[in-house]
Amino acid sequence: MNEIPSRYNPKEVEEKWYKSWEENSYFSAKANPDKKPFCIVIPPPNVTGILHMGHALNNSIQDILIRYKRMKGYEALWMPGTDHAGIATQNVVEKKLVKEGKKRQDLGRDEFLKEVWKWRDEYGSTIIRQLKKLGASCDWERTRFTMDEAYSEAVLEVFIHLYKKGLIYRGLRIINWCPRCSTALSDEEAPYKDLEGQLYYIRYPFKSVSRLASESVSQFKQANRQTGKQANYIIVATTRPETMLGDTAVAVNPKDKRYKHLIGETLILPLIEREIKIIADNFVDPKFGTGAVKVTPAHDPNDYQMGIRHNLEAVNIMQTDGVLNSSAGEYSGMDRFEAREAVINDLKERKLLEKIEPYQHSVGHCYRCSTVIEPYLSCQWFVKMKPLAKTGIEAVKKGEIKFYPKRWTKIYLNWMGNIQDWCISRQIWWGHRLPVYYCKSCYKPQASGSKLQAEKEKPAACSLPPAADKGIVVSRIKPEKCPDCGSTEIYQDEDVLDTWFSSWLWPFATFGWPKVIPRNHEPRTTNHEPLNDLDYFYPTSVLVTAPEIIFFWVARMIMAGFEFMGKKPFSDVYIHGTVRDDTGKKMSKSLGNIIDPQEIINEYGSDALRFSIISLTSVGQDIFLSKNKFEYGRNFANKIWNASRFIITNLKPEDIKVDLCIYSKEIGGLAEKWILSQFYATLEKVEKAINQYRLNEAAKIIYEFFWHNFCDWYLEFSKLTIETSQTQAVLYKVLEKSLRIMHPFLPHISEEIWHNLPGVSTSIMKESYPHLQKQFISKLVDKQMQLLIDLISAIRNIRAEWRVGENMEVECILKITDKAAKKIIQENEACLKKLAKIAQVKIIEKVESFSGCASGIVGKVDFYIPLEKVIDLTKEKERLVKQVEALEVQLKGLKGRLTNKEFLKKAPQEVVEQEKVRADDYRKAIKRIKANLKALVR
RNA sequence: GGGCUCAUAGCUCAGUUGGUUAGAGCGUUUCCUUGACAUGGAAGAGGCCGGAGGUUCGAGUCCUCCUGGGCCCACCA
Repeated sequence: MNEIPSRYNPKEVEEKWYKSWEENSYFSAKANPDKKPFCIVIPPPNVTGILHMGHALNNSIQDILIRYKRMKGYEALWMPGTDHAGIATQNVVEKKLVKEGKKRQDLGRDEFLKEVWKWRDEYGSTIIRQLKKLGASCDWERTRFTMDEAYSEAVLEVFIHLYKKGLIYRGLRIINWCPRCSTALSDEEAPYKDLEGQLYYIRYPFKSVSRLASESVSQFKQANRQTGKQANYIIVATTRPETMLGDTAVAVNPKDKRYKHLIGETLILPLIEREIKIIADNFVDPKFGTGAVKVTPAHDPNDYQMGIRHNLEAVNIMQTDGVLNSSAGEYSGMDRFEAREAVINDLKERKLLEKIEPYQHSVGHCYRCSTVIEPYLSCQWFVKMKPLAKTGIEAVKKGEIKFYPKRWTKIYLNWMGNIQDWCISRQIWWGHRLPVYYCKSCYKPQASGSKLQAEKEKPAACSLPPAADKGIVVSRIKPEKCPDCGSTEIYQDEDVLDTWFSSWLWPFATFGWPKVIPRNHEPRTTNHEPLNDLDYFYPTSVLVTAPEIIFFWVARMIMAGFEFMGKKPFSDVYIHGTVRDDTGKKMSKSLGNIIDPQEIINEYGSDALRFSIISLTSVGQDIFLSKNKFEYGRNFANKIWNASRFIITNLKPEDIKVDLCIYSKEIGGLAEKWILSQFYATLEKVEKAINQYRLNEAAKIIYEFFWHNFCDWYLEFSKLTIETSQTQAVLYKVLEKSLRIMHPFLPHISEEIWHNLPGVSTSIMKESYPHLQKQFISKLVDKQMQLLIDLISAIRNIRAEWRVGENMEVECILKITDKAAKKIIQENEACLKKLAKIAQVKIIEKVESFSGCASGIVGKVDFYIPLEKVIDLTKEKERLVKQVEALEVQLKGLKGRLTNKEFLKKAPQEVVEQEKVRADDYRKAIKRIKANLKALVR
């Protein structure tokens, strides 16, 4: 009895059982035609990652679903793995090198990559170990990495496939450039943040005022007279004055009367002294700024488009590190922000700065290092997305793929409908290198800074394979010679692919595609032919992830799934909330507001962490955490522990095998029937909630049942009959089934207790989820038990009210005329006595004098407690009067409703009936309390 | 500029298709170390469900507007 400690110690228990599960391969899943598959692919964490609360939440959800389905008899596979996370990982390793006083360029590409692999081998499994601590039941033997050899095959296959299909092309575009990471980024990787900036108004002088037609001059002067502007310059407004060094035009709206006559005139670009023309373009909004826009085709996406339309020159003024280049004249060598200051100062000096206004605008930032991104003209590789998006849009519209909560559907469809081409080349070293080769002799790189006209003739979306530039070969392996000129001097593209270009293949590349090919659309030749995993597990069942990942990953997986498998990758997408601290800030390392899951696991246990975080997460809402919230789960685990301890130490193994069915109707005590009824009602609700991904609700239902029904009431009732075989059986069965219900949420403690039970199997993981047996659910039983519970509570209330200590012997007189109620009370008199601490129970049928008694009514029962010595009659009277008043308020409301003809006519009959019954109950109750009041005074 | 989301007890949040007396955890008050559990038990106090209209017999729940938080999207020079 004393072997089981009174406090649950999660630490050793959790480690012990996790090890045992792994050793017994309980997590492994195989294609099994006799079972239905259930599959989740893990959102692969970055190899650089350490487990944070977002992971804890994300993976707790997945583990609950997987463990639940496994127990429900599905072949449940949770496919694990990690992502090579190109930029993030490269940054981590570079930082490490910096500490050693080295730069990656010092090592060279090959040596650097060796360092990264070394780093990965050493630290890459950290997050996997942490997931194991959480209890994650992934099939670890299948663990994949996006840079695995087989996985890389998939990436190559996909690149080549899309290239041949004309969906991958190379082009000179304005892309998001991170000067710190020194690479191009996709639009998704450059989130915009509002910044307090400034709007600079700059004067661009005309080349020669005298050259203006006199008519133009007078018109211009007139137009500007109201604002007091001089006529020998035009004013442009910009937030990035340094980019003026690359200006090659000023644009105005062709309909703008102020400027119409000036179109075609020549200006002198200040500081650089370049001649630029005034052009007309509809893009220009006459209402913004001065209505005149400086045009910098190499440093702004809109200006770039204008450059193409007007055949302008694109002057690139910046190096890849954000330092200005030789095109920037005397500013060359300055950092972009330094140059901004210098340009402003020089303009001021020359009296060319009209004014500066504070201005709030959105600026793109690198999602890996938060550096302000630079719109930058460069030659990159892109995927044409519109053709790929089509099927993905239809599938979601048709409901073939469902989002939970539903509102994300719209967000997804909106993004997919406006999808932009995807920039997939990255100028870093860590990643899948582009399978693109160039011939040294006949390939001529495109020069930037040239006229932009060529770009006009880009092939339309989804045309034939791109007219390959001469000397370019896209190939799985390095070609021996150039197909154009036969030269053997061939070199590979230096760039690597966007990390997400490999992640979007995750739901099928993890199953060995393209080596493993889906064949389920072709009839199998024999029944004995083994199913391959791809056929069996794909499409997967549900994807569980965070909202910020919808565009990066979810949408792209859907597109890749249809393109390469011809099928959706998953049926459901469950989007959970973001983990924030208790002030609402997103938890992040840089903000220093993280709660480390490891610390919580060490202090409270992994089950406590899981149960707490799941309970706090309602579908689709963000979750606000503080450390003390984990006490919720810890306390619950301890409660389970102690309730189990009580049961186990009192269990007589010979009695536990009794079949419960015999208790369902006629045999068995009320409490036994009641707890069974409650249990199965709970089971039904829990399963319903899980199937709707309402895991917080499921957790709450379990908590409520186990703590407040099973422990608070049934265990207390059971103490009186614990020697009987029926109580023994019920205690055992309800505990054992409760553990099974709990297991997906609290895997470790449920397993530990499981092994302390007599007559159980090797592991709770091998058990099935309890089977719903509705015949046990009884509203009548619930109602009968409720009478006892309410009566006991009411008596306790009075004891507390009158400060009746437990050592004081108290009698209870019950006035019951209702036969059924009388039977219940009589049969459960012992429990009533014990739980309400009553020495004597007396049942009467007629009113007597109850002077000196505190009284109350519960259902059809009136009860009186003689408390002559402690009771204050005036106060007791007040108490009863208050009760009557409260009831009268209720009754008044009901009467109002019941005399309202509209209500009687329009409300459903059952509601009207119900209200009538209620009103009647209130009237009777008031009458009874009033009678008691009279008896008290007498 | 467009869209989403939230506002319910001192705090953090539940509340499924409109239908009794709006719930939980934490905190708080009183009592209790009783043979499962003080990481506990018993009994309380505490809410005009952000504001204003509307639909309805009936609104925390549906609609409109407003106020105040949070988030996302967009080629805001």
